[in-house]
Amino acid sequence: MKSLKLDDEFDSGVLNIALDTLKIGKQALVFVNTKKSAEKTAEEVSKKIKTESEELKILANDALNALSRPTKQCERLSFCIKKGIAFHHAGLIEKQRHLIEENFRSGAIKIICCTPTLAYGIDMPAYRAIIKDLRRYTTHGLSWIPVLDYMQMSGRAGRPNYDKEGQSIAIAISSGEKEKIEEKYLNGAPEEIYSKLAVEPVLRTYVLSLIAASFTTTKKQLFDFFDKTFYAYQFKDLRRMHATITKVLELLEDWEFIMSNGDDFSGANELGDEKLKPTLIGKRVAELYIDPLTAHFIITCLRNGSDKKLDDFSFLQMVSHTLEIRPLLKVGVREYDKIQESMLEVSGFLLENEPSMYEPEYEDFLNSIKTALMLSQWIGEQDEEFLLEEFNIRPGEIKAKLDIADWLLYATEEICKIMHYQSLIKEIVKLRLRMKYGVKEELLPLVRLENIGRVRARMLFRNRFRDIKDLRNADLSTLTHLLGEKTALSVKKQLGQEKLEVPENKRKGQISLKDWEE
DNA sequence: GGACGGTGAAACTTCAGGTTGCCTC
DNA sequence: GAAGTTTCACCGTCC
Repeated sequence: MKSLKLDDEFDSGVLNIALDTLKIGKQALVFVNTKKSAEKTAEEVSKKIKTESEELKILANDALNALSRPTKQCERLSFCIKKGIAFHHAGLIEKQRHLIEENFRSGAIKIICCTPTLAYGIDMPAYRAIIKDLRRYTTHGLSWIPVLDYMQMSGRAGRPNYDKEGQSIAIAISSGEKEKIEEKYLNGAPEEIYSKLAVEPVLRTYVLSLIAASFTTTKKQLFDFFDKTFYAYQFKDLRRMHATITKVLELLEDWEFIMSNGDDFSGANELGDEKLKPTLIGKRVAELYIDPLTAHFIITCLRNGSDKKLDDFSFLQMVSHTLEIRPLLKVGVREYDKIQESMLEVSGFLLENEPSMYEPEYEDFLNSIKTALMLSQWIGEQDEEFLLEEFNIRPGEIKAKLDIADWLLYATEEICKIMHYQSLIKEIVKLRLRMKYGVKEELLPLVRLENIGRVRARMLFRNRFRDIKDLRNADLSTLTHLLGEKTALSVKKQLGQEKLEVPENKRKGQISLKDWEE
């Protein structure tokens, strides 16, 4: 351990070290424990920097206009990038993350304040890893992060590709904390690694897939397989492990994902030679790679729904109440009544049986309602800034939720096929398309065209171009005015009408995309 | 006297991230 | 547990 000599110009250690890093012409990653804190730290450093370059202005502009309408997050990021500083966390969209990483590599961006997103497997020219927070919030309050996490963050400094040496700097706020950090992180040993197979959803998924792929066809083979895993090596008590697996088998049979030729699994425990076979639906569930519990939940919901009036919200809430989509949006204290009110409005459409207010599951259930409301607003054409204000969810997180919801709806579609719920499939396909583009149903014919997303489609619709037929009948000059020359030509080309001339004058009285954006 | 605005203390709220899969509609 | 945000009491100013 070395001590660092630098000017203590400000009362914030991070700020001083960050500015010193710039002074010596190097780059740094600053690790903090929340998204908000990453943004704030980046902003504070940015405010101390006077210089701006043309290159950075262009980058800042790219970051600002990464979405159809800039969110507050985009504005904040853009302000920082102008000064050569950035923040990085899961709330940013892919395009912005990529822009930051690439330009940190090129040297244009000097400092990134980040959550642990950048701690794993990233090779970047950071001379310093400044670790501001070594404690993180958990269910039992604030606790020290694992030594392994500390090592991952430190490991980002001084990569062999870029530097001969690097510095990892941990920030302590008191001398007591300094001692603790030295003992635990600098001189201590990293934690043991534990097998993840012991986690129930993982065990369920693997037991089913082993049977579905006919890799293990008897209970004995299944036990033999697990006996050789790292999980068994660590767990040691094989009898107890076999009991756990037997329990999983019983569940899978109850849910009709597997069949056995014995009466039940517990009876033939000692022999273990009864045949295990997947059912048709069990095989598909394994292929879809969703947790069998989720699959069972979906099947139960679909059965419930057969005598109900269904709505988009029915499906959105169903996928919002699965393990896969976690963490759910949390219902805050102030919005509790509002969400509960919304829940009452949609309760007639819900596929699952709603828990009573007094059950412990109620909180989670209400969170699933909030999550589904967010998805519902998205397909109602609300944009990222609206969702950020209304649901406190950032653009990158919206994208992640949409991806998982899409995967689960696809799985639902496949389950419907096997269960012969043909009428539902059409609705789900439509819903998935609406989620992909973030549009109301009426825009679906338009967004199928390349280069036409939610904004342009809505604008065309407002100008009475509501389907392919309308667009085919439209003259190129009108479309050019609305969409710009390139897009208009591309649309006409897709409609098989490419041999058209570009008009000279705009048609009067049309609202162009530009007017629309203003 | 009341509306308004600024200030600071107190009360309250919130808090990382990532992998899996399938299909291109 | 701590940082950030909201609320609220309090005070001074202006009309």
